[in-house]
Amino acid sequence: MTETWQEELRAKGYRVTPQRQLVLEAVTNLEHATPEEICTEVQRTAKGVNISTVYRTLELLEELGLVKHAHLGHGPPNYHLASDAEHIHLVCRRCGSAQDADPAAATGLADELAARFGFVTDVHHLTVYGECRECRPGA
Amino acid sequence: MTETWQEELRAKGYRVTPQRQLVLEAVTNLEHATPEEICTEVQRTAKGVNISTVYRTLELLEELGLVKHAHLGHGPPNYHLASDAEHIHLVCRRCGSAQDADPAAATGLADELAARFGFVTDVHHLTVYGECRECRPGA
DNA sequence: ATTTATGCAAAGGTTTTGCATTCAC
DNA sequence: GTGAATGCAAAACCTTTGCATAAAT
Repeated sequence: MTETWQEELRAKGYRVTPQRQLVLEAVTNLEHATPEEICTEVQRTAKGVNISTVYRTLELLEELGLVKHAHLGHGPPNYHLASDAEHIHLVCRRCGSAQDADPAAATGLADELAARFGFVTDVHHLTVYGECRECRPGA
Repeated sequence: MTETWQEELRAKGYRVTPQRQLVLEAVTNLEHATPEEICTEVQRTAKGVNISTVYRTLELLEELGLVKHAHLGHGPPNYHLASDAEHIHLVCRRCGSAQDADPAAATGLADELAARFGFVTDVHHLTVYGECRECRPGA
């Protein structure tokens, strides 16, 4: 059952390419990154890799359940490994910083939404806007 | 104290224009809308209003605290009146639908983030991703 | 050999910006 | 009259797409 992602790719008729391996490595190493950042990281190893390949590959990896993305504000989405410890994102409206937090903080929310609306929360994807400690006047 | 927003604009050296009034009206009427939708609504009354004016006006109105925006997914941001009853957004990953929910569901989350990280949550801005009742297999 | 994946370049959609003109004050 | 706001057009930004070529199977 411990099927590698390469085997899974092939089983579904996709191919294992250096670009796909590099993108997955970049997501692994960067932990949180935009497509552009991932592309830059990949290009440190393989100069010629194109941004459109990165987009196509991220889409594929997400379809396979290997990576996930979250929207941290106006800008491009943020990709990370699906197997990373789950966490929620706290984005500060003022300084724009993003910090990770324990998803346990959101279990109450998730439970309530499930009970009241039958809505299953994707905690991994949760982004909370507000103001961080450093940006609050009285801190 | 009950200062109108028009007075507030003038007090800050800004000017009260028909476009600004129309944009605020559109946000009021549409309740939840993208800049493009707001522009279309405004143009029903004043044909010539340009989309760039809508963007600039929304930015201004947000700065004044009259409107707020939330990101409901990949697409453009979603504007609504700041004075609207606060609510959180539940966005379904599958069907893309967005429903509103009582922010009370998020008070536990907000309290915990405040205690643990000194992070002040903007509940109004909260968007929760997941799957709605209609899209879940066993519903 | 076959057929998918890539690179390139062009197009698509959204948002921002520069500047002359118009309008609120 | 003066300076801010608008409309227009162009640019910037992010993402997607078409197609010939390269590469994995």
